Amino acid sequence: MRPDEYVEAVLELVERIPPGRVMSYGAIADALADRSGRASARLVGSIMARHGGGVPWHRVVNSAGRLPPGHEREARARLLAEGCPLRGDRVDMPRAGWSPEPG
DNA sequence: CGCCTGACGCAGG
DNA sequence: ACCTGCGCCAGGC
Repeated sequence: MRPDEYVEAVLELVERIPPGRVMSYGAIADALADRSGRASARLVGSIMARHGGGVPWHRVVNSAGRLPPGHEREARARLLAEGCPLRGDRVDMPRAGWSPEPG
């Protein structure tokens, strides 16, 4: 899988995250590990930073439920509007965490 | 090549 | 709950 294909795979997966649910960078890397052979939360993070503009980027947070740096306000507002469970300024990961149906 | 950087993650203190 | 140190992979210089 080429680098740009990996980017597409990440964006496609992010688009599949249901409203009100979230995935962490690590979870995304992990979910794609099977198909891509590589798994790196950092890589997913940089991909979201550079190409996340066209997808529901607010549904991607870090494993602690922290919102994307520089976009906390926007992300929080959108998540709130979707009914995403929040604990203060972070997402309640146990309740909001989502994973694609394996298959 | 080596070195620094980055929307990360985990173990320790 | 917050800060630190280290591992991680890829990109820019």
